[in-house]
Amino acid sequence: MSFEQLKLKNQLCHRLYMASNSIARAYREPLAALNLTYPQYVVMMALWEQDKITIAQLIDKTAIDGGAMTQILKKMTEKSLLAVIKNEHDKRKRLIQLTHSGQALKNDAADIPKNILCKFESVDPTQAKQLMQLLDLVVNDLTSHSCAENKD
Amino acid sequence: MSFEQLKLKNQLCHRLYMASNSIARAYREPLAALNLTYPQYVVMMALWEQDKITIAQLIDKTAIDGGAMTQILKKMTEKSLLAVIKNEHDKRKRLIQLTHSGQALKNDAADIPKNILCKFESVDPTQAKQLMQLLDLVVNDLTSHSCAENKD
DNA sequence: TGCAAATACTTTGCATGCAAATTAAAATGT
DNA sequence: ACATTTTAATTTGCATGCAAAGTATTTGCA
Repeated sequence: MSFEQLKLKNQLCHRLYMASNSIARAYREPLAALNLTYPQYVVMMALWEQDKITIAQLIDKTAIDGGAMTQILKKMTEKSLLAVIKNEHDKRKRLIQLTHSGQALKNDAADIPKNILCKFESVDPTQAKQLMQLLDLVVNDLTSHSCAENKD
Repeated sequence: MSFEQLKLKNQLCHRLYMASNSIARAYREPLAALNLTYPQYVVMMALWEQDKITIAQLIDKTAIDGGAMTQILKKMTEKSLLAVIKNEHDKRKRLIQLTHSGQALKNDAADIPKNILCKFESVDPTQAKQLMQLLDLVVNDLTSHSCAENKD
């Protein structure tokens, strides 16, 4: 029995595992200069796009786990990058708002993307776009639960 | 200033982040039935392919961090899936060997791959292969350090 | 032979990702 | 109005990923 499908070299999942870790590692150095971790950077990007949103919206945009988000926001608050504001209309919700230094950090971060992109020597823009589209398919298929329950 | 490249929807990295997490999450349920986490499953797959290899070789095949590997192997030893054997020729090295139950688990795991694959409704085999090739390019570019140091 | 440098792992500290339990508050149904 | 249900966050416990420091061993080389 060869169990060909159990071999690591045939597994899409293991490729994704390695690629994701590799990229996160690649971001580590440039982000350390901004005193940010990768998930914190994702939160910043979301807020630079749209500020003053609820935590639920932030979770939606970033796909970061809710439990982790609480911790991440706490650390970012301590670093004075943002503030958690109570919502008087709905006391369950909380709004996240960037501080001045949080907004200012955007300029320092502007170079990060091209800094990372330049490491992809053998991936041209067309392939990068293709890759993103394929990854979107994967995410969509896995997020909108399909044949998991109707097994037998 | 729009900083178009800082938007999440334009980031390959964020796609990979979501895709990797989504897939790992998809594996969680089927693997829980085998009492395995995803990295532990990766270790098992590596050993099912080639048993009795050193920890360094295992790290090489799986791309799992060395520090994490120590912990993972400890837990897998406790579950009697494998054993860590001292190497008399070179006392620094240790060989990992599957136990009988570790070997037997391969049969139970045989269905996992197709169980996951069936969730990819909108990704045909051609696209899957394409995706794997693109991911390999990414990993290779990021692993064989290129323009990180010669910045200025 | 003997000591510095390289190897192979382990340990430690920090930051998540994730499931499950918990808390608080708003929305619903009767 | 009141109890039930749903929604929004936080908390907790476990398992990594990763960098950095620490521990044995082995190699290399003078």
